Amino acid sequence: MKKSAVFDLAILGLLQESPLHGYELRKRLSALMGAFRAISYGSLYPALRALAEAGYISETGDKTAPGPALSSKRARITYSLTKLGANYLKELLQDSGPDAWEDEGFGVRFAFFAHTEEVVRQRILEGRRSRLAERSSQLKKSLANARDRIDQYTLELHRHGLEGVENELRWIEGLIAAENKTQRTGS
Amino acid sequence: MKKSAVFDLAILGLLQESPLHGYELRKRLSALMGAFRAISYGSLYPALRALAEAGYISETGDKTAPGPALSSKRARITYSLTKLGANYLKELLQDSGPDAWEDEGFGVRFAFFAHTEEVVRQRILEGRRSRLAERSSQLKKSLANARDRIDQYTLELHRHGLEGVENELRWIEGLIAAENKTQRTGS
DNA sequence: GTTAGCATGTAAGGAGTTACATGATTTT
DNA sequence: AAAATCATGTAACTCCTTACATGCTAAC
Repeated sequence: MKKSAVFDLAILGLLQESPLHGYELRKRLSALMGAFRAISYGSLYPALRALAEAGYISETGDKTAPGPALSSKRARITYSLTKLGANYLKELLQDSGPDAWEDEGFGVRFAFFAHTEEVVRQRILEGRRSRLAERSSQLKKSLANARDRIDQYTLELHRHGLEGVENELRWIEGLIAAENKTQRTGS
Repeated sequence: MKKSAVFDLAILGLLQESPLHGYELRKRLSALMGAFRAISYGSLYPALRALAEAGYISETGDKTAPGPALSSKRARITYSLTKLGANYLKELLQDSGPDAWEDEGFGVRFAFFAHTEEVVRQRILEGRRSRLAERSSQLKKSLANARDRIDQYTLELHRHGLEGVENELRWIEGLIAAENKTQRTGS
């Protein structure tokens, strides 16, 4: 229950929806993370191996089109979530600690909010909100401080950085409000 | 002239402004990167050592307040840019390739734009612009694609991601326009 | 007198990438 | 028949963090 969780979470979360083989999983993973960080096979396959060894997922070689039953055909390996894996996933989705709202983990956690309990969702959103608020105030302070001593480009960089943080802050606040509303009306 | 450049660049760039010791350097580095990624000493000191060995910076032990001339006092080590280091920095600031406009490197490169040639600045901004445009169109495509098949939270995550990208895109376009204007008027 | 912040470092290891190696299938 | 893309994997390596180890100085 330690380690890099966020990675495992992403894999298990995707496999929950449907069994997949590595190549396809990688594409979904990249899309999930936001079209940016395309994770590499050198990372993915060992991770899948480890999850299989831990019993969280099961490997099944599938010969999609039932061609000649020869072993020459490099079979695709389809991974599916086991019962044990489903429980582990549930456990991971309970976590409402810092890992869930810090930069590295938040996106993935948010993507699986549909499978996350209301209370947990709210705690994560609140955690992220306060994290962003803290960052915003730090940036404001440093901007007010530097104002004169710092060159124009660095200033502009920080100004734009602050803008981005405040933007996400407003987004989160909107989400919190929406969560509260659906909670009150019962859906 | 290979390796992780961006790190070296940040250190050399800061030392160009004034000599600093490690502890202070780390704070500036963190501020430069945008109050987020506070780089660790386990990273910084070895990097400084390597730069010193390469001759790009020089170490001088300074006993700030001239107390008793005993060796017992753990001296702060002040690092300054050497002539060789200044040349290396100049060289690094010439680079207008992908490293300069990708996510990892762009911020630092931009922070030192005051010491970067106009032509190079424009190439870097243009590179970043096209990188962001590409990302934006990918995201739009994936959003249009998914629309129905995907759950609301993932959709919202992607929508917000796109918003962030378009925001930075507008920012960059503004900067490009500003560069062109100051270039034409000669200042 | 003890906590907090200044200051420098090392050893071990985590998390991931790149480059390589292989081969099947689909499209042009 | 060549090129692109699907598909799986390994070994070496890079970059960086954590945890540890040490000691000084200022504030409360």
